[in-house]
Parts: sequence; C-alpha cells; structure tokens
Amino acid sequence: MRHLQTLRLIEAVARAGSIRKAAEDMAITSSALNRRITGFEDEFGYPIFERLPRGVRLNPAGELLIQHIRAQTSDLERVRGQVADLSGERRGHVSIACSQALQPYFMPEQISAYRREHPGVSFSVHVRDRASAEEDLSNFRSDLALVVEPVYLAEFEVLFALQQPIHAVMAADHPLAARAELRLRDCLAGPHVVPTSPYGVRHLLEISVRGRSMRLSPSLEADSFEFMRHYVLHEGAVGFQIPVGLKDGPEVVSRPISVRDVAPAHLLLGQMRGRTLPVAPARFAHQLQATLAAMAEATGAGATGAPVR
Amino acid sequence: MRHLQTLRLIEAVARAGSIRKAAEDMAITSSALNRRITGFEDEFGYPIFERLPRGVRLNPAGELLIQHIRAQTSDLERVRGQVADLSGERRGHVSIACSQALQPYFMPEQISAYRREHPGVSFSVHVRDRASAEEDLSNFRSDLALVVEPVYLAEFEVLFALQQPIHAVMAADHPLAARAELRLRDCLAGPHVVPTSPYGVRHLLEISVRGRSMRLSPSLEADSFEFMRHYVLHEGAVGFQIPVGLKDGPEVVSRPISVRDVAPAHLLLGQMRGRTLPVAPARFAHQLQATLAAMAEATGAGATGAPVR
DNA sequence: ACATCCGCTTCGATAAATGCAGCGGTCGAA
DNA sequence: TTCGACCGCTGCATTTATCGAAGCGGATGT
Repeated sequence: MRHLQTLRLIEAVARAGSIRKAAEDMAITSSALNRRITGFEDEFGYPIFERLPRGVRLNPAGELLIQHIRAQTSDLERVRGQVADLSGERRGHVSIACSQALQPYFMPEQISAYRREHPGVSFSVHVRDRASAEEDLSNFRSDLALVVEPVYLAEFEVLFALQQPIHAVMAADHPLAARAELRLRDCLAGPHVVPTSPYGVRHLLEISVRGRSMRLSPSLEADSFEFMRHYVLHEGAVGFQIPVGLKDGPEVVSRPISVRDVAPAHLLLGQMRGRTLPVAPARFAHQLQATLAAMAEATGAGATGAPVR
Repeated sequence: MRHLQTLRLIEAVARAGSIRKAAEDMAITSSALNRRITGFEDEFGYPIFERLPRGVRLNPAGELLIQHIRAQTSDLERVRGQVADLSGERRGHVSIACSQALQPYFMPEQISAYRREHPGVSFSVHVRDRASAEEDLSNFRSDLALVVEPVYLAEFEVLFALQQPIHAVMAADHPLAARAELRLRDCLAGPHVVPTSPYGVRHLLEISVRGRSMRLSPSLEADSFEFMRHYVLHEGAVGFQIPVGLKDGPEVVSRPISVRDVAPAHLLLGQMRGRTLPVAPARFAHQLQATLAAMAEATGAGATGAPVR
C-alpha cells in the first residue's frame, strides 16, 4: 500500500525517536525522510513532532495522529482479510497477547486446532503480564488478549469471562498432595514459591492474606511459571497456578485451594473497545469462546460470554 | 492530504460510475486515473471494480473498501478537529441530517446559537426522510441525525430521545381552534392534509386509524410541511405536525391531538453506531441534547438521553 | 452501419521524490 | 574548553514516478 508510506514513516520516526535512525530503518536517506515529515506537517496544518537536541518526539497532536494511523492501518488489514474471505480463501493473521499460564498447553492446542482448519492463517503470540496485555490492544499490537485479572478495563472489551480457582502445584509425593482440596494456610505453612507482582495469581494471593493472620513468605519469587513448576520438585515447595495452565503428570500434581480462602481468578478474553476485528481474529475468538465455555461447563465454573462483533 | 488522493479518486469513480467521467470531475486525464485505479487494484491484491460495457461499478470487495475509505477520511477529519481543539481554536464542520419539521425554527436557532460561540465551525444541513437520514449516517455523509420515528435502528445509535404529541395545524379562525385539545375523529371529519408516506407523522396517523372506524381521506398529500402549513389557510383544512416544527402566529395555530388517539412521535438524535464523532459534532450534539432535555422538562414529555462518546 | 462511449495501453513530457554533501546547533566526554 | 558524535534541516543534480495526448479494440444503442 504505497499511499500509506508516509504514515508508516511517521510511525517509524515515532518509534526510533530520531529521523536519522528511522531513515536507516526504513532504508532511505534522512533528508528524504525529513522532507516527508515536514511536508506532512505542512499539509496537516500542525507540527506533529517536537524537535529536541537529540532527536524528535511526538507532541500531543502527534499522539492523536499516531493513534489514527494505527487504527487506520489495522482497519485496512481487516478489509483485506474480509475481501480474501469472500474470495473463498481464509487467510490473514491473528495477533494475541496472553498470560503466561496459557503458554504451555492452552494456546498451542488452540492455535494448532485453528490452523488445521485454516492453514492460511498465521499467528503471533505475545506473552504479557495483565497490564501490558491491555496496552498491546490499544496500540493495535494485538488483536486479542486472553489475560488473568486484567487491570484497566477502560479500553478492554470483554468477549468472554471464565472463573478458575487457584490451584496449588507440588511434587506428587508432597504431603499435601494426599488431600483433594487444600486450605491456603496449609500451603503457606511450608516453603512456597509465588509469581512476581505484575501477575494476576500473585495479586489474588496478596488480597487473600491481607487482613488475615497469614503472610506470604515465599522462598522464591519468579516471573516464569514454567520455572516455578519445575522448581517445586527440588525443594518440596508449593507453587500456585490456575488449572488452564496445568496438566497433572507423574511428578507434578495440582490441587485446588478452597475458594473460601482465595477468590477464583478471572480469565478474560477481550479486544480493544469499539474495534471491528478482522475475519481471522474474530473467528479465532469464537473458537476460544467455545473452548472456554466448554471448560466452564465441565468444571461448573462461572462464565459469561458476549458475541464477537 | 495528498496521501489520500488515490482513495479520493476511487470514491469519485464509484460515484461517477465511469473512469472517464470521474476523471473529468477530478480534473485529470482518464488515462492517469485509469492507471491509478489498476495500480491500486494490483497492490491491493484484488480488483475492486467490475468492468461493464458502459463504465465500472464497485464489486463486493470494492463496497467493503469504500466503506473503509469513508470511515478513514472522516476519522482523519476528526483527528484534525481534535488537534485544532487542543490548539485552542474550535473549528471544524458539522453535518447533520434532520427531518423537515426541524427546518423552519429548531435547526436555524440551534445552529446560530452554536456558531455564536464557535464561529469557526461550519454546518451542512440535509433534510431527509426518516429512512434516508439513517443511510446518510452509515455513508458518513452526516455526523448526526435528528429524525422523527427512525426506521432501521441497526446502525443508529440513539443519543437522545424525546416524545412529542402530534398537533393539528389550522387557520386561527378554524372552528376547532377554539378547543384546547382535539380528537383525531374531529380533525379527519373536515378537509385535511397529510404528509406523504415516507414521513413519520404520516406513519403515526396511519397506525392510529388502522383498525378503527376512521379513515384518512386527505384532500391534499404533500412532502413539504411548509407548503401544508400555508395551505391550511386557503382551504380551511387541518394539517399535522409536531410542536418542534410549529410556532403559533396570528394566522396559523396548532392544537394537540389527544394521545389517546395518536401516539406521540419520537424525535431521536443519533449517530452512526460505534463511530467516534469529531469534536465539533460531539459538542453540537451535546447542545442539542441540552435543548431537547429542556423542552422535555417544559412539556413534561418523556425523554431519555445517553452521553455522547 | 455508424457514431458514441467505454476501459486500457503506448510514449514522450513533466513533475515529484530521492541521494549526496554540507550547514549550524546541542551534548557529553576528554 | 575543545572535540567528536549526533541531530534536524537545506540546496542541487539525478533518478523515479506520474501525467497528458493520442489511439486501439470492444460493446451499445440508434
């Protein structure tokens, strides 16, 4: 799309922070790029960058504009996908931001299932904590987000919500593994490992201990659930995770913690508010909804859905 | 905005129905225009026009694209307005589709009041029947619509709703003018004039007589309320209109018809669903809401509002 | 059969964008 | 303070893209 070239260049400059750097990225000379920027500002009527001694930065007008540019670029992609769709072929790209819990089992299964039906659709997966997942949505870096306990719900339009009780994760021979359901107090009595604070599970644990006679005193904090899942084997410690990110094996098992102690985690599927998704992301969202609804059905957990626009 | 030139040309071709005609409209040669079209189709990946013996027409892909183009053009206008707004100056353009009833008094007053505050804002007013007003919204030809009894509410997002009882319009010396409230039967007993069928008032009258022992037998049908308002003077007939379009004078007066006979008309202010309005239209919508709410307050009529996004 | 209108192509002329080199300025380290 | 690095910006020659004029072949309606 050549008519978008100037807009792409503007975005590159905003990203690089300097015209010369952006020029290198985009493989043109800085003079040419500079003239395109100033030329655009002239016909736009207002400057969009403020000139600093060491480069440029978007001014408020530029922030407004860059948002438009991103929306516009992504919308053209949506149109192209719809056109491809009515030519019979389903192709396109799905970009999804998701919590780490979905990394090992859920997302790989879902994506490969979708790609079996539509091999022309490619994916990009961004593992994000709950705050930056939403940021990805508003920057059009991701079409969808599947997050545990999102933070700012302003720009986040919920497509489906599923509750999952927090599970304790431990070695199969851990004493607590004998029980079917655990109390939080018992989990915290021994050595335990918890995620770092940006994560939803940690957030829920913090809330649970607050105002009670319990305290998190983790022997290990980590931002990798995968790491923690392996670590519990070595120290006989207890970790925490939601069931969607778990699969009991011969070595590691998980047991639910009573919802009297820890509120269930909300797993939310969402998109940017008001945006019309391209065909492929919309259909993939449908598939996710269906899968999550089936999981809710199976476990009796609360779930609510909304149609994907 | 030069980078939009190709898109504008595409729209011109779609409008003109032929490349040569559009070329003349846009003051370039048909060969240049033809190359831009085919060039765009090439990089877009799909043809967007179907070639007919006597010209071209958008194919389904083109319909999708033209919708994107319109949305994109209008959104850039919105951004520009917001930028102007944060530079202190309020300027921009408001395009509004409204029912004929609002033509003589309401809209002129509202627009001049707004322009007293913001002289930089220009307006275009399109008088539309209730069906085509909504069509205007979805084609981005109008930012706002203020319509009596809209038809298809799918793309129409209601910003404010006001109920107004139908009034009978007649000469000041008409016998019925002596009463404070009229019955529909009395109005239809003598000669009466009614709007043509696309209009909301006619619609409500049709519903009222249906299934009762009354019948519309208009001595005159017209699509101009202004014309009808003058006509009642000559024949001693009764016309129908909602109060927002009326102002009693020495010659012509209006009297409400009992709501037992005719349901009140719904006067709806709306925009295209999901669209973010530019600053000027959004503020003007606010003003309209306030005025309509005050009218509702004064007459005790039902009204509901929603915030303009 | 004929004139008309259409989309599309060719080709030389024209206008626009680009690369190159260089100017003046700010900043941080020597 | 000096010096080098990096910045945005600007003339100038050159390359690249775009345009206008003319014409071709096909479909249409008279």
